[in-house]
Amino acid sequence: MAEGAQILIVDDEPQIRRFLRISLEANGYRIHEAATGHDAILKSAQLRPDLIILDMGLPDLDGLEVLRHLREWTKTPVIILSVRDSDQDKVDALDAGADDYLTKPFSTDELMARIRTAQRHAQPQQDEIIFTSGRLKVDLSRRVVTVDGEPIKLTRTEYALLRLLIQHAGRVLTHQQILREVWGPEYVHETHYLRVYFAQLRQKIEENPALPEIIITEPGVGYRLVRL
Amino acid sequence: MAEGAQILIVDDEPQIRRFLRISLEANGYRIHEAATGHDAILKSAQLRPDLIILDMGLPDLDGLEVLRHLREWTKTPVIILSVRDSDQDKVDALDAGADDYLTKPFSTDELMARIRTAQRHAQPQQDEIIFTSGRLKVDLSRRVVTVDGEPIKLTRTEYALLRLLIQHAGRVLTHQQILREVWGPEYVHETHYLRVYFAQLRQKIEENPALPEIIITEPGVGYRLVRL
DNA sequence: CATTTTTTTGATATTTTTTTGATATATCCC
DNA sequence: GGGATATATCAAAAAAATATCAAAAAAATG
Repeated sequence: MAEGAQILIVDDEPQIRRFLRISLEANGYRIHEAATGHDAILKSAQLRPDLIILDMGLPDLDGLEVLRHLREWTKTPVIILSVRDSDQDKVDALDAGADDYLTKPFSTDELMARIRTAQRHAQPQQDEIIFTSGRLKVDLSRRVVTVDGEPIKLTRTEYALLRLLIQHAGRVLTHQQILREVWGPEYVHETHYLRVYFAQLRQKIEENPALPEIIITEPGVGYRLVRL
Repeated sequence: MAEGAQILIVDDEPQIRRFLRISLEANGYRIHEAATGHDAILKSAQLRPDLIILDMGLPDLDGLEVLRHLREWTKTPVIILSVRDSDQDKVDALDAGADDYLTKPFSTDELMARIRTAQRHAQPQQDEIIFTSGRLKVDLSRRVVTVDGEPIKLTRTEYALLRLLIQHAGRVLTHQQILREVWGPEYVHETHYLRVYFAQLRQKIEENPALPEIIITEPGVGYRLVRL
């Protein structure tokens, strides 16, 4: 991975993409390009690059949107490029899961060094884009859920809940953990929400919601998604 | 580590140390200070901080020297602070193993965000803690109990009881200790609970509950979980 | 701005767990 | 061995936790 690592460049300006491509290829990297946010997400899932260089100003989606989308299913290092130098922008990007934030203009040497640093931090790729458990299939990169091959519609909250369970598949998540992650820290005592939403999810996912096989209740503790 | 992480501040100027200390403590970090390179290396080894903030300009050793020294034996995240903004300085520091490089003056908010990012990178794979005794296996991090590979369902109280025994495996726990830990101080005389719950646990865990091999009764004293 | 969808709230049924009680079995001490 | 004490087991009643249904409120959609 050190030699010839694959990098996805996301920027809407062709001349910047060209400049970056040349610089990076000179350093032995293999380059892919995306000009829009949607294309960036698509190519990330298809190509599984080792690192992503993401410009904040994109025509269709906000760079932050793209980053949040990516972080729903992958930990691939992301280096943000931006013309904006405000604290808030940096803080938002870094807290959304960016690995580094460079303000334009930047030097090629610094970018190269920060790429090397980001690569050191890279955790062994083990993100599965498609999760399967019984008749349930979830494509995390496209946010598509199918049951026995049939597409299922989930509301925003239902999906957030399911995604959380998938990210911790096989492990028991406590009521507090779930409420904090999905609804926010101030909701940790609203256990009633769990009853309602788990019932709804099971209604859509389980063969027989009264005898759940995918989402298991651990009374007095929380819920658990069974692997495989 | 998330809450109250320990940070070592390395800077020769007392007013900067003071400023950083106040900012960081306000964010819940526990602070240590070093004024020289030698002191930094010494304190890093002694205190094992979770993160190091290292100023490049030190009276005795170059910041780079300190960093190289540290990287010989530890991967603790290091964030470099420097007045120098040249590419070469940044490249040298990052390639020597620094996790980030900030040029003075910098904003507190940005530093905090970059500290959080560095801490994310530090996270060593949360090692799974698995206890084994005969055919019993308890994954404490996932709260999953298996007997001969088969998952077993334990109620909240049964699990609390088992976990307590595991935490003191091999040693006898008195009735009072168990009741106080699992049910609370006001239950120390409800020894009947122990009979019922140990019977239930053995029913689920032991090959032959009448001849227990994992959970041993020490009559008149308490119970004991056998190691391995 | 009206319509549709989603979230929140409330009431009630069902399930699971905990507690309690009755009785059997084992252990200890003389 | 025998009486006393401690432990184990079984099954019920009571309590707590969970599931379900449906209406009201809020938010999103076009």
